[in-house]
Amino acid sequence: MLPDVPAVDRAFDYFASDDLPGELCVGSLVRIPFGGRRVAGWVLAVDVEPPEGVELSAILKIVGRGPDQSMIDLCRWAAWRWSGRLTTMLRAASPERVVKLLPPLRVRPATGGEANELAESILLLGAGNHVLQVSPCTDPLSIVVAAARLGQVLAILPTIAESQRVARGLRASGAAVAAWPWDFQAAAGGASVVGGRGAAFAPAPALAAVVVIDEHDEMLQSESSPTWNARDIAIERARQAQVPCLLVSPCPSLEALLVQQQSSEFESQAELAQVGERFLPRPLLTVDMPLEPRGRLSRSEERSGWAALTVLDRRGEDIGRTGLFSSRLVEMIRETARSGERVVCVLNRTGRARLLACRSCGTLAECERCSAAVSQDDNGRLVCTRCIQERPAICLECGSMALSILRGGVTRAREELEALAQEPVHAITAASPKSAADQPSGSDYSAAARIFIGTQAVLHRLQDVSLVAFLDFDQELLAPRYRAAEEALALLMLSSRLVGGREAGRVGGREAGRVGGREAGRVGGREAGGRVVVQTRRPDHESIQAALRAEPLIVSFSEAQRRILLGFPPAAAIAQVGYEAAPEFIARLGTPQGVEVQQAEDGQWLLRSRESGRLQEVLSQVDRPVGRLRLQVDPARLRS
DNA sequence: CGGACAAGCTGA
DNA sequence: CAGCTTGTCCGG
Repeated sequence: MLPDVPAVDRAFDYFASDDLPGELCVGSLVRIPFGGRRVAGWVLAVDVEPPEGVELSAILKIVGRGPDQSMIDLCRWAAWRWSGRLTTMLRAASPERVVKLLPPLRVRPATGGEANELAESILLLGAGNHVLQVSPCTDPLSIVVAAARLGQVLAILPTIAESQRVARGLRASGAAVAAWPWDFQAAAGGASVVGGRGAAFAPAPALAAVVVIDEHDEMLQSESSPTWNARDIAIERARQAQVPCLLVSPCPSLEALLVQQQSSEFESQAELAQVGERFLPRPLLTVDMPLEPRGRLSRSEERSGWAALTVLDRRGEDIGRTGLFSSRLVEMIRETARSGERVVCVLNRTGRARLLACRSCGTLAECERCSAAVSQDDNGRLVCTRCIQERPAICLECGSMALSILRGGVTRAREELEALAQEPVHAITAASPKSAADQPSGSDYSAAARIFIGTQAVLHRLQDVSLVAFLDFDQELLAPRYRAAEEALALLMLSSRLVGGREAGRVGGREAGRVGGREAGRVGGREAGGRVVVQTRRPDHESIQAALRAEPLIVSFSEAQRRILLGFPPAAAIAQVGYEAAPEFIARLGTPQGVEVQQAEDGQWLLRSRESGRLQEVLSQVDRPVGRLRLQVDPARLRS
């Protein structure tokens, strides 16, 4: 019995009285006395021999059903893979409300609906991991329908909203559908599961195929530790169930391309399944590994989903004198807005300014306590993002109140653009109210609103856009994050999707199922498809070239080499260790063979291993010191 | 996590 | 030395 107490990652034995109402088996959820309290618990085993000299307490109540043996095994694997606690994983795999009993297993596959032919043909290849490289405008529903014709499918999407749309569509195709996290019972009864990343933990006793839509998307990874990734869990589930795993993306991740390679190295999936019962480490990326998706659309189909990309090369411009908006961009924005279409400008810097200098003495605005560069918030005050110190906008050196903005944020850029475009510009950030596009008319985002500016959150908030412009794309390209190149390409892909691709609505079909929002038959505002613009000093960068040529693998090839060189996933396993208990944790870790330990200047440690499974093995042997500890294995981003 | 219990600090 | 705080241990 594992008590549902996060800090206690250990199972205990209990006595089950014969007259307990309900069925007690592995996977039951129970109520147990624990340390003087009554807590929930998971039954991990029954009929165990208790150790000598221990007086057992009795189970108080059988509450209902939870994750079964196979899901418990999967949770154990995930806890090992991301060095997390079993309780965290089991919580994710448990129903959100009490489930008394499970329905008899009955599978109802999809019979109607439109099925993606390419997906169908790849699924015929059988078990294994298959990367399906699609166009940004390929409808995920058609792929899920193709899989659901085989039987119970597990479909994982980055957002709940999109998963609900797919769930509705799949239901319309005749399949029994369980929307995760609400329909645990139906999922356990054989219905096809559709959901966000959490659906990776849904029960699926008759699993026939696993589909991960937009497998490259970072939303599939939990941002708090354990940083489990739904794509990787999906891969493991498919391996254990010996069913095909379809990894779908317009810009496949290195992880997906690698794991596809791995599964094809084994003669049969049965052989692969036998290699490791649970804790099969995945091989890491090496130099000579071929990176080719199993399935691709025709080049013309694929290209049509990627929007026409305009690259505004700013290298020729005078540094310092040019603002965030090149004259060519202002022209394009005005032209688009004048024809009544929507424009979205993206600048990933919140607030008014991220870097300022005194206009009279030229001193950079720094934090008086920690001397990091200060930002200016929407109210004009100077704030330090490192130590949360705040002060009025005055130069520390000469007391001048005139500060000039060296690197502006969204607030400032909005004012600037409003002046340049001579019409209202609406700012949208992650903090703005959701679904701006659906606001009733009369609000800030009425149907008349044409020009929007915001952080990348704006790409998720709007529809019917004809032009997406990245004001400072170099910030994305050169961000100090190891996935920067892939992330930058993903942004261009998302923008293509938002403007509807080159030939909107032709290949798409995505819009056919879209609920609300759009006028029928009109997509992206322009029949010929919208436009994406990037302002950059790195027009040769592979992320830009990949989007220009609708050839995402350009990024994969260069990234693969870079990750191998620098030792980042998936060429190595890494772990970030931080917070107060970190020094003690590192001391207990010692200097294990095959693991590099390096200390960052921000008081955190980075662990790295180029031997597959080695880092997990080492981490699982260290017992956690008391105190706050952040331990993140293979996080999408290294945070300070 | 939260209760039990032990070891340390304070004040009359 | 009671009365309280702080720390460490452990749970079946």
